[in-house]
Amino acid sequence: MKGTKVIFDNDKLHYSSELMRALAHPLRLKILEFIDENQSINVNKIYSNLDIEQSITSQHLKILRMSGVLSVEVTGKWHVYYINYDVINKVEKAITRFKNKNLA
Amino acid sequence: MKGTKVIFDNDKLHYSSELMRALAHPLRLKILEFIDENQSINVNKIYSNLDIEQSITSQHLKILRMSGVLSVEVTGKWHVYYINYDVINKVEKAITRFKNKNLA
DNA sequence: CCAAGGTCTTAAAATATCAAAATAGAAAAC
DNA sequence: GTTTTCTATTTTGATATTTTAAGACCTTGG
Repeated sequence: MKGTKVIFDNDKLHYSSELMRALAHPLRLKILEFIDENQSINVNKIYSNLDIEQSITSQHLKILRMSGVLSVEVTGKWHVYYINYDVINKVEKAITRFKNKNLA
Repeated sequence: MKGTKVIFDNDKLHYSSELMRALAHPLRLKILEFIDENQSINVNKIYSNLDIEQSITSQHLKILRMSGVLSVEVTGKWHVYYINYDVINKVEKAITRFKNKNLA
């Protein structure tokens, strides 16, 4: 390796992998896609349209909230979720990080 | 919702989430980044440069191989790994799928 | 052939994730 | 103020992932 300095930002690696872990579930991808299609939407519409149990939906929403991918606005009874597209961009960057970096 | 048809390609959702799950670990991101920086590289150099145990490295390489993100070419003793950038592109697309689709 | 080097596999223990069901909380409707 | 509606939390059991340590499998060099 002719003295290659291998320096990695471990915090970044952990953060990136946490974001990906938050996305790495079919139901969560489904939920995200549905929210994206509807701009922002309340929980009832999510689980009734996607036919997921309320409790399970809520738990996945929590994981997405904790990771920062989703945010919620509470208006009375309704919890309206929306996507933090800047966080999505971070995930994208974490992936394009090792994408053809050295090729062309 | 005015009669919104909610159609999801479940196979695609599963495939996408599997790819993301393969990436969703700090060591695997580290390994990928290192391979990307070096175009392709054998296992010994990976674990010695990244200071990960050989066995752990091998197991994470297996996960990345199984997911399709990495491929390996065996030449004698050496196993040379390289990134399948087309698979990386698929992950990227799975993410850009819900990225500002409705905004601007 | 034998030893050494390079990598993979297996097995076990610790940890994390998941679904399911039940319960809790908070706001609105009555 | 009680009930209903909407959502979140907790708990439990099942399953999956991760690490660790040990051993197995090839290949090359002597």
